[in-house]
Amino acid sequence: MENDSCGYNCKTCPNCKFSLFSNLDDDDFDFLNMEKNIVHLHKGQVLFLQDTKPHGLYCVKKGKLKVFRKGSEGKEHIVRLANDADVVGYRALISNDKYNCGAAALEETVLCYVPRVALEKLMDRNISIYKKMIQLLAGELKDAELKLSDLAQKPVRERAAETLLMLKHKYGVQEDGQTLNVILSREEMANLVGTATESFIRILSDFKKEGMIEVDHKKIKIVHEEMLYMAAHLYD
Amino acid sequence: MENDSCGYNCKTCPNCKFSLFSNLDDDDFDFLNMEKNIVHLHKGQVLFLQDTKPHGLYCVKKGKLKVFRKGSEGKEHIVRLANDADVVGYRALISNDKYNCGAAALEETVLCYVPRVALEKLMDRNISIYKKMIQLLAGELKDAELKLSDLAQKPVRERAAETLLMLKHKYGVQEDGQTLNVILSREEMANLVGTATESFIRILSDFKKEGMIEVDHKKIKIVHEEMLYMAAHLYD
DNA sequence: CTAAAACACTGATAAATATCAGTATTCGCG
DNA sequence: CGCGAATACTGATATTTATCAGTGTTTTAG
Repeated sequence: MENDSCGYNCKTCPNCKFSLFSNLDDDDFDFLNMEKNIVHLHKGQVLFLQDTKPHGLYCVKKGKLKVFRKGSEGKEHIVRLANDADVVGYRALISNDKYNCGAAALEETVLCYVPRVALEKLMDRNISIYKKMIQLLAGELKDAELKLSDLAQKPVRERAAETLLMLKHKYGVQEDGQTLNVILSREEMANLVGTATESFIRILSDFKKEGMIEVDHKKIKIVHEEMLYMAAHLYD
Repeated sequence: MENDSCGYNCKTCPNCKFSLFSNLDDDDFDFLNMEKNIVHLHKGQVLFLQDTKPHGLYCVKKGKLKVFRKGSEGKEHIVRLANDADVVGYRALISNDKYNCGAAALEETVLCYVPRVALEKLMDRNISIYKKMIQLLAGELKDAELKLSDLAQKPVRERAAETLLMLKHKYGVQEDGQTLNVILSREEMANLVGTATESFIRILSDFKKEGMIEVDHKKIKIVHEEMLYMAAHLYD
């Protein structure tokens, strides 16, 4: 995790407009710019560990992250994914709590680290940050509740289909318009679905046989989205 | 759902102190008092339905509620429970979204309904409501994420044990110090655990045989809490 | 108080999912 | 490039969980 503040100006960062810091005046942006630190992560590097204490929050400048919880037997469940303009690690910070989840980079990732004291100073002067934070939390809570009932009620096959669609929606596709624009291991995908790795692999090869997807190593191509929707029972 | 404003004064309501409205001045309390409506629910009555639009939020004055989502096959998953001083129905309101979950009373319940416009007026003048709301949302998000990884990783038996302990923690016990102070059907408990009713019943009778609990119809007595903790793998 | 409905429970069975073992393939690195 | 480790995959099997069918019990409403 390196640290330098060169080359990134919050005032001109498009991500700021869509995350917490949308309505700051110039002085506040200058302050944020001074106080923030740039963090670079390589693929696989950990941003923060479950059960440790936060000292600030992170805005994703560019890249992809997974947010996950480790169960007692060491198996991890991926709770959420993040990319450009997402904010991570703020839930624990504002609750004055330890991190509930860990976070790690799925690819080369650049983030801005905003220390607690700087955030607090900005929040004191900008109620808009409160409003934004409420919107972020409410959105994540909604997602979590939807996932909860899915996990409780839907079989693995449906959740696997949903997960593929979610990946397309979250990270988009490559130039061909079909290949998912993210690289995850089979184990990570299974941890996202909430099932055993082998079970996920089998279902993936079912989808392939049924003509919904094509698989080239870690690259997954969605060739028949409608069928995946049906498999996910999102409509039928 | 009846409606009257007699007999409940927000200014002296102890629940307000612990929920959203902790730091209001007298004028704001008078305003809130004028604007709010009292809602009475009998056991089983619905407060709001999934997929409908919210027009305000509810503070629980006295009683118990379940918050649940219905899956495609009509089976419901209980996402959260509420009682005195909890706030329900605000997530959808502030996201300007439809209700993600429905809510219904588990027993005779009294709530204060605060219409959207009244809330907005109060929030304009009291940043403390923003702060409180962030704390509420962050707490619920944490709970939801913990549940998510539990549901993904723990077997039914462990989740059932955890659910019993959660019920004790949330609703407390009767004068005997052991009997859970809430009445749920077996089906509702199963929906809380995220399993089939019959599966839950079997596990409940295992717990009984193993001497952890005693069961008298709908009343459940936790006679050996330590063993339940072990069964939940919360420590061992 | 009583009949009907809802609920609780049990056993048998089926289905879904996980685990285990083994092989093949790919990836990362010197 | 090539070797070792990690990952992907497959089949066989075990385990967990759900479903189905049926019975007894409790609750509710008239």
